[in-house]
Amino acid sequence: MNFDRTRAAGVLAGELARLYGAELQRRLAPLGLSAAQFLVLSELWAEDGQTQRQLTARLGVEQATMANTLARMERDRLIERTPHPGDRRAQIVALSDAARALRAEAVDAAAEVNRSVLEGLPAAERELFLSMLGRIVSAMRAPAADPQT
Amino acid sequence: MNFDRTRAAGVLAGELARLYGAELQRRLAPLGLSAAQFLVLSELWAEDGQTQRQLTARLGVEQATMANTLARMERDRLIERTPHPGDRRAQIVALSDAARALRAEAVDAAAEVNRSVLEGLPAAERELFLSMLGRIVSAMRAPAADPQT
DNA sequence: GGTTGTTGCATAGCATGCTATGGTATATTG
DNA sequence: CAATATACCATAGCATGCTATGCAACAACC
Repeated sequence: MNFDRTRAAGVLAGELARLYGAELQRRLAPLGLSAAQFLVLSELWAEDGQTQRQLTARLGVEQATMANTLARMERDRLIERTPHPGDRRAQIVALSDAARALRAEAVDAAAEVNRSVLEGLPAAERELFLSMLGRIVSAMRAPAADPQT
Repeated sequence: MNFDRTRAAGVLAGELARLYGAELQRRLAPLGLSAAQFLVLSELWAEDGQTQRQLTARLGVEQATMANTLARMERDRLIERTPHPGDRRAQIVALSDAARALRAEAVDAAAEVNRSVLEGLPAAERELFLSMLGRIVSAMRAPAADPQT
Protein backbone atom coordinates (compact mmCIF):
# COMPACT_ATOMS: atom_id res chain seq x y z
CA MET A 1 0.00 0.00 0.00
CA ASN A 2 3.01 2.22 0.31
CA PHE A 3 5.17 3.60 -2.44
CA ASP A 4 8.91 3.21 -2.01
CA ARG A 5 10.62 5.96 -3.95
CA THR A 6 14.01 4.39 -3.50
CA ARG A 7 12.91 1.35 -5.52
CA ALA A 8 10.98 3.15 -8.25
CA ALA A 9 13.14 3.13 -11.38
CA GLY A 10 11.46 6.16 -12.87
CA VAL A 11 11.80 8.27 -9.76
CA LEU A 12 15.46 7.37 -9.42
CA ALA A 13 16.01 8.16 -13.08
CA GLY A 14 14.32 11.51 -12.54
CA GLU A 15 16.62 12.25 -9.66
CA LEU A 16 19.67 11.20 -11.68
CA ALA A 17 18.50 13.37 -14.55
CA ARG A 18 18.11 16.38 -12.30
CA LEU A 19 21.52 15.91 -10.68
CA TYR A 20 23.12 15.34 -14.06
CA GLY A 21 21.39 18.33 -15.61
CA ALA A 22 22.52 20.56 -12.77
CA GLU A 23 26.12 19.44 -13.07
CA LEU A 24 26.15 19.73 -16.85
CA GLN A 25 24.58 23.17 -16.61
CA ARG A 26 27.25 24.19 -14.12
CA ARG A 27 30.06 23.07 -16.40
CA LEU A 28 28.56 24.55 -19.55
CA ALA A 29 27.52 27.88 -18.07
CA PRO A 30 30.99 29.44 -18.50
CA LEU A 31 30.62 28.71 -22.22
CA GLY A 32 27.24 30.36 -22.34
CA LEU A 33 25.43 27.08 -23.01
CA SER A 34 22.57 25.30 -21.30
CA ALA A 35 22.13 21.54 -21.27
CA ALA A 36 19.34 21.46 -23.82
CA GLN A 37 21.22 23.81 -26.09
CA PHE A 38 24.25 21.56 -25.84
CA LEU A 39 22.25 18.58 -27.04
CA VAL A 40 21.01 20.48 -30.07
CA LEU A 41 24.53 21.64 -30.82
CA SER A 42 25.85 18.09 -30.52
CA GLU A 43 23.48 17.13 -33.33
CA LEU A 44 24.53 20.07 -35.45
CA TRP A 45 28.20 19.45 -34.86
CA ALA A 46 27.65 15.98 -36.26
CA GLU A 47 25.65 17.31 -39.19
CA ASP A 48 25.19 21.00 -39.78
CA GLY A 49 22.20 22.43 -41.58
CA GLN A 50 19.30 20.28 -40.43
CA THR A 51 15.65 21.23 -40.31
CA GLN A 52 13.72 21.66 -37.08
CA ARG A 53 11.88 18.49 -37.98
CA GLN A 54 15.06 16.46 -38.16
CA LEU A 55 16.39 17.82 -34.88
CA THR A 56 13.09 17.07 -33.20
CA ALA A 57 13.11 13.47 -34.39
CA ARG A 58 16.73 12.83 -33.50
CA LEU A 59 16.59 14.28 -30.02
CA GLY A 60 13.22 12.76 -29.23
CA VAL A 61 11.47 15.83 -27.88
CA GLU A 62 8.21 17.33 -29.03
CA GLN A 63 8.12 19.80 -31.88
CA ALA A 64 6.97 22.65 -29.68
CA THR A 65 9.81 22.06 -27.25
CA MET A 66 12.33 22.19 -30.05
CA ALA A 67 10.77 25.35 -31.48
CA ASN A 68 11.20 27.10 -28.15
CA THR A 69 14.74 25.84 -27.63
CA LEU A 70 15.73 26.95 -31.12
CA ALA A 71 14.19 30.36 -30.51
CA ARG A 72 16.36 30.77 -27.43
CA MET A 73 19.42 29.55 -29.32
CA GLU A 74 18.79 32.03 -32.09
CA ARG A 75 18.38 34.77 -29.51
CA ASP A 76 21.72 33.71 -27.99
CA ARG A 77 23.40 33.69 -31.43
CA LEU A 78 24.18 29.99 -31.35
CA ILE A 79 22.32 29.19 -34.53
CA GLU A 80 21.13 30.94 -37.67
CA ARG A 81 18.03 30.04 -39.62
CA THR A 82 17.77 30.41 -43.36
CA PRO A 83 14.92 29.52 -45.73
CA HIS A 84 14.85 25.94 -46.97
CA PRO A 85 15.43 25.79 -50.71
CA GLY A 86 12.54 23.83 -52.12
CA ASP A 87 10.18 23.94 -49.12
CA ARG A 88 8.99 27.32 -48.04
CA ARG A 89 7.48 25.91 -44.85
CA ALA A 90 10.83 24.73 -43.55
CA GLN A 91 14.05 26.39 -42.47
CA ILE A 92 17.65 25.28 -42.32
CA VAL A 93 19.20 25.47 -38.86
CA ALA A 94 22.90 26.19 -39.11
CA LEU A 95 25.65 26.65 -36.54
CA SER A 96 26.92 30.15 -35.89
CA ASP A 97 30.66 30.71 -35.89
CA ALA A 98 30.46 31.13 -32.14
CA ALA A 99 28.80 27.74 -31.76
CA ARG A 100 31.35 26.08 -33.99
CA ALA A 101 34.13 27.50 -31.85
CA LEU A 102 32.66 26.04 -28.66
CA ARG A 103 32.71 22.47 -29.85
CA ALA A 104 35.89 21.07 -28.31
CA GLU A 105 35.47 22.69 -24.94
CA ALA A 106 31.81 21.78 -24.61
CA VAL A 107 32.28 18.17 -25.64
CA ASP A 108 35.10 17.85 -23.12
CA ALA A 109 32.96 19.26 -20.36
CA ALA A 110 30.08 16.94 -21.12
CA ALA A 111 32.34 13.92 -21.37
CA GLU A 112 33.74 14.74 -17.97
CA VAL A 113 30.29 14.99 -16.42
CA ASN A 114 29.38 11.65 -17.93
CA ARG A 115 32.51 10.10 -16.51
CA SER A 116 31.74 11.52 -13.09
CA VAL A 117 28.25 10.02 -13.15
CA LEU A 118 29.65 6.57 -13.79
CA GLU A 119 32.18 6.96 -11.03
CA GLY A 120 29.37 6.04 -8.69
CA LEU A 121 29.79 2.47 -9.91
CA PRO A 122 32.80 0.15 -9.94
CA ALA A 123 34.42 0.20 -13.37
CA ALA A 124 33.43 -3.39 -14.05
CA GLU A 125 29.75 -2.55 -13.84
CA ARG A 126 29.65 0.59 -15.95
CA GLU A 127 29.20 -0.98 -19.35
CA LEU A 128 26.45 -3.20 -18.06
CA PHE A 129 24.67 -0.24 -16.53
CA LEU A 130 24.74 1.73 -19.77
CA SER A 131 23.49 -1.29 -21.63
CA MET A 132 20.60 -1.80 -19.22
CA LEU A 133 19.66 1.85 -19.28
CA GLY A 134 19.74 1.83 -23.06
CA ARG A 135 17.58 -1.27 -23.29
CA ILE A 136 15.02 0.11 -20.87
CA VAL A 137 14.74 3.37 -22.75
CA SER A 138 14.38 1.55 -26.07
CA ALA A 139 11.68 -0.68 -24.66
CA MET A 140 9.74 2.25 -23.28
CA ARG A 141 10.06 4.28 -26.44
CA ALA A 142 8.63 1.47 -28.49
CA PRO A 143 5.13 0.15 -27.94
CA ALA A 144 4.08 1.56 -24.57
CA ALA A 145 4.59 -1.82 -22.88
CA ASP A 146 1.43 -3.86 -22.65
CA PRO A 147 0.83 -5.14 -19.10
CA GLN A 148 1.20 -8.81 -20.02
CA THR A 149 4.71 -8.72 -21.48
CA MET B 1 35.34 15.05 -30.43
CA ASN B 2 31.77 13.89 -30.82
CA PHE B 3 29.22 13.37 -28.14
CA ASP B 4 27.32 10.10 -28.20
CA ARG B 5 23.98 10.62 -26.57
CA THR B 6 23.25 6.92 -26.50
CA ARG B 7 26.20 6.35 -24.16
CA ALA B 8 25.70 9.33 -21.89
CA ALA B 9 24.22 8.05 -18.65
CA GLY B 10 22.68 11.37 -17.74
CA VAL B 11 21.03 11.88 -21.09
CA LEU B 12 19.59 8.38 -21.03
CA ALA B 13 18.37 8.95 -17.49
CA GLY B 14 16.74 12.15 -18.65
CA GLU B 15 14.98 10.32 -21.41
CA LEU B 16 13.85 7.57 -19.05
CA ALA B 17 12.61 10.20 -16.62
CA ARG B 18 10.59 11.93 -19.32
CA LEU B 19 9.06 8.70 -20.59
CA TYR B 20 8.31 7.57 -17.05
CA GLY B 21 6.83 10.92 -16.10
CA ALA B 22 4.58 10.91 -19.15
CA GLU B 23 3.32 7.41 -18.44
CA LEU B 24 2.78 8.11 -14.74
CA GLN B 25 0.99 11.33 -15.61
CA ARG B 26 -1.23 9.43 -18.03
CA ARG B 27 -2.18 6.85 -15.41
CA LEU B 28 -2.70 9.37 -12.62
CA ALA B 29 -4.63 11.92 -14.65
CA PRO B 30 -7.98 10.10 -14.21
CA LEU B 31 -7.47 10.52 -10.46
CA GLY B 32 -6.78 14.22 -10.83
CA LEU B 33 -3.15 13.86 -9.82
CA SER B 34 0.12 14.86 -11.45
CA ALA B 35 3.38 13.02 -10.96
CA ALA B 36 4.93 15.59 -8.64
CA GLN B 37 1.75 15.77 -6.60
CA PHE B 38 1.76 12.00 -6.26
CA LEU B 39 5.24 12.04 -4.80
CA VAL B 40 4.22 14.60 -2.19
CA LEU B 41 1.14 12.56 -1.37
CA SER B 42 3.20 9.39 -1.04
CA GLU B 43 5.16 11.15 1.70
CA LEU B 44 2.02 12.34 3.43
CA TRP B 45 0.38 8.93 3.21
CA ALA B 46 3.39 7.55 5.07
CA GLU B 47 3.28 10.38 7.62
CA ASP B 48 0.56 12.97 7.60
CA GLY B 49 1.05 16.47 8.96
CA GLN B 50 4.57 17.38 7.93
CA THR B 51 6.01 20.84 7.42
CA GLN B 52 7.07 22.14 4.03
CA ARG B 53 10.64 21.93 5.26
CA GLN B 54 10.33 18.22 5.98
CA LEU B 55 8.72 17.46 2.64
CA THR B 56 11.43 19.41 0.84
CA ALA B 57 14.18 17.47 2.56
CA ARG B 58 12.62 14.08 2.03
CA LEU B 59 11.81 14.52 -1.63
CA GLY B 60 15.10 16.22 -2.41
CA VAL B 61 13.79 19.20 -4.33
CA GLU B 62 14.45 22.86 -3.67
CA GLN B 63 12.32 24.77 -1.23
CA ALA B 64 10.89 27.04 -3.90
CA THR B 65 9.86 24.07 -6.01
CA MET B 66 8.03 22.54 -3.08
CA ALA B 67 6.33 25.83 -2.26
CA ASN B 68 4.92 26.01 -5.78
CA THR B 69 3.87 22.37 -5.84
CA LEU B 70 2.12 22.74 -2.48
CA ALA B 71 0.35 25.86 -3.71
CA ARG B 72 -1.04 23.92 -6.66
CA MET B 73 -2.02 21.04 -4.40
CA GLU B 74 -3.86 23.38 -2.08
CA ARG B 75 -5.61 24.92 -5.06
CA ASP B 76 -6.63 21.42 -6.15
CA ARG B 77 -7.87 20.54 -2.65
CA LEU B 78 -5.36 17.77 -2.13
CA ILE B 79 -3.87 19.26 1.00
CA GLU B 80 -4.82 21.67 3.74
CA ARG B 81 -2.41 23.93 5.57
CA THR B 82 -2.84 24.91 9.21
CA PRO B 83 -0.63 27.02 11.47
CA HIS B 84 2.17 25.19 13.20
CA PRO B 85 1.67 25.18 16.98
CA GLY B 86 4.83 26.62 18.44
CA ASP B 87 6.36 28.13 15.29
CA ARG B 88 4.41 30.88 13.64
CA ARG B 89 6.66 30.81 10.57
CA ALA B 90 5.76 27.23 9.73
CA GLN B 91 2.65 25.43 8.64
CA ILE B 92 1.40 21.86 8.93
CA VAL B 93 0.61 20.23 5.61
CA ALA B 94 -2.19 17.71 6.00
CA LEU B 95 -3.99 15.40 3.60
CA SER B 96 -7.49 16.32 2.54
CA ASP B 97 -10.17 13.66 2.72
CA ALA B 98 -10.09 13.50 -1.07
CA ALA B 99 -6.36 12.81 -1.05
CA ARG B 100 -6.73 10.12 1.61
CA ALA B 101 -9.35 8.40 -0.54
CA LEU B 102 -7.06 8.27 -3.56
CA ARG B 103 -4.32 6.34 -1.85
CA ALA B 104 -4.96 2.75 -2.93
CA GLU B 105 -5.74 3.54 -6.53
CA ALA B 106 -2.82 5.90 -6.97
CA VAL B 107 -0.30 3.58 -5.39
CA ASP B 108 -1.52 0.76 -7.62
CA ALA B 109 -1.17 2.88 -10.72
CA ALA B 110 2.35 3.96 -9.82
CA ALA B 111 3.40 0.42 -8.96
CA GLU B 112 2.19 -0.70 -12.34
CA VAL B 113 4.14 1.97 -14.16
CA ASN B 114 7.23 0.98 -12.24
CA ARG B 115 6.72 -2.64 -13.17
CA SER B 116 6.31 -1.71 -16.80
CA VAL B 117 9.58 0.23 -16.78
CA LEU B 118 11.45 -2.81 -15.53
CA GLU B 119 9.85 -5.03 -18.12
CA GLY B 120 12.42 -3.64 -20.51
CA LEU B 121 14.93 -5.88 -18.75
CA PRO B 122 14.99 -9.63 -18.16
CA ALA B 123 13.73 -10.41 -14.67
CA ALA B 124 17.14 -11.59 -13.54
CA GLU B 125 18.68 -8.18 -14.14
CA ARG B 126 16.06 -5.97 -12.53
CA GLU B 127 17.33 -6.02 -8.98
CA LEU B 128 20.84 -5.31 -10.13
CA PHE B 129 19.65 -2.38 -12.21
CA LEU B 130 17.79 -0.82 -9.30
CA SER B 131 20.80 -1.30 -7.11
CA MET B 132 23.11 0.36 -9.63
CA LEU B 133 20.75 3.25 -10.17
CA GLY B 134 20.45 3.73 -6.43
CA ARG B 135 24.19 3.68 -5.91
CA ILE B 136 24.80 6.18 -8.70
CA VAL B 137 22.21 8.58 -7.34
CA SER B 138 23.62 8.29 -3.82
CA ALA B 139 27.13 8.95 -5.09
CA MET B 140 26.04 12.03 -7.02
CA ARG B 141 24.00 13.40 -4.19
CA ALA B 142 26.92 13.20 -1.82
CA PRO B 143 30.06 15.23 -2.37
CA ALA B 144 29.82 16.40 -6.00
CA ALA B 145 32.36 13.82 -7.14
CA ASP B 146 35.88 15.15 -7.18
CA PRO B 147 37.60 14.50 -10.52
CA GLN B 148 40.26 12.19 -9.08
CA THR B 149 38.00 9.55 -7.55
C1' DG C 1 16.79 43.35 25.85
C1' DG C 2 18.46 44.67 21.61
C1' DT C 3 21.48 43.21 17.70
C1' DT C 4 22.60 39.74 14.69
C1' DG C 5 22.20 35.55 12.48
C1' DT C 6 19.27 31.65 11.03
C1' DT C 7 15.13 29.48 9.54
C1' DG C 8 10.55 28.87 7.17
C1' DC C 9 8.10 30.28 3.51
C1' DA C 10 6.63 33.07 -0.65
C1' DT C 11 7.48 35.28 -4.97
C1' DA C 12 9.78 36.66 -9.28
C1' DG C 13 11.92 35.22 -13.29
C1' DC C 14 13.83 31.75 -16.13
C1' DA C 15 14.53 27.03 -18.79
C1' DT C 16 12.69 22.99 -20.50
C1' DG C 17 9.30 19.74 -20.97
C1' DC C 18 4.24 18.98 -22.40
C1' DT C 19 -0.61 19.44 -25.10
C1' DA C 20 -3.57 22.09 -27.97
C1' DT C 21 -4.26 25.13 -31.63
C1' DG C 22 -3.62 27.67 -35.82
C1' DG C 23 -1.37 29.38 -40.14
C1' DT C 24 0.97 28.54 -44.23
C1' DA C 25 2.81 25.48 -47.65
C1' DT C 26 2.97 21.16 -49.89
C1' DA C 27 0.88 16.65 -51.48
C1' DT C 28 -2.76 13.74 -52.77
C1' DT C 29 -6.82 12.65 -54.93
C1' DG C 30 -11.30 12.61 -57.20
C1' DC D 1 -7.83 21.88 -61.05
C1' DA D 2 -10.15 22.18 -56.87
C1' DA D 3 -10.78 20.08 -52.50
C1' DT D 4 -8.83 17.74 -48.89
C1' DA D 5 -5.27 15.97 -46.21
C1' DT D 6 -0.47 16.39 -44.43
C1' DA D 7 3.51 18.47 -43.05
C1' DC D 8 6.35 22.26 -40.92
C1' DC D 9 6.55 25.60 -37.68
C1' DA D 10 4.95 29.13 -34.12
C1' DT D 11 2.39 30.38 -30.13
C1' DA D 12 -0.35 30.00 -25.87
C1' DG D 13 -0.81 28.05 -21.56
C1' DC D 14 0.60 24.89 -18.09
C1' DA D 15 3.74 21.97 -14.75
C1' DT D 16 7.95 21.34 -12.62
C1' DG D 17 12.53 22.21 -11.91
C1' DC D 18 16.05 26.00 -10.76
C1' DT D 19 18.39 30.52 -8.51
C1' DA D 20 17.87 34.82 -6.29
C1' DT D 21 15.36 37.79 -3.11
C1' DG D 22 12.73 39.30 0.58
C1' DC D 23 9.89 39.12 4.81
C1' DA D 24 8.66 37.49 9.20
C1' DA D 25 9.67 34.81 13.10
C1' DC D 26 12.78 32.51 15.93
C1' DA D 27 17.41 31.81 18.26
C1' DA D 28 21.78 33.22 20.13
C1' DC D 29 24.73 36.29 22.20
C1' DC D 30 26.66 40.12 24.44
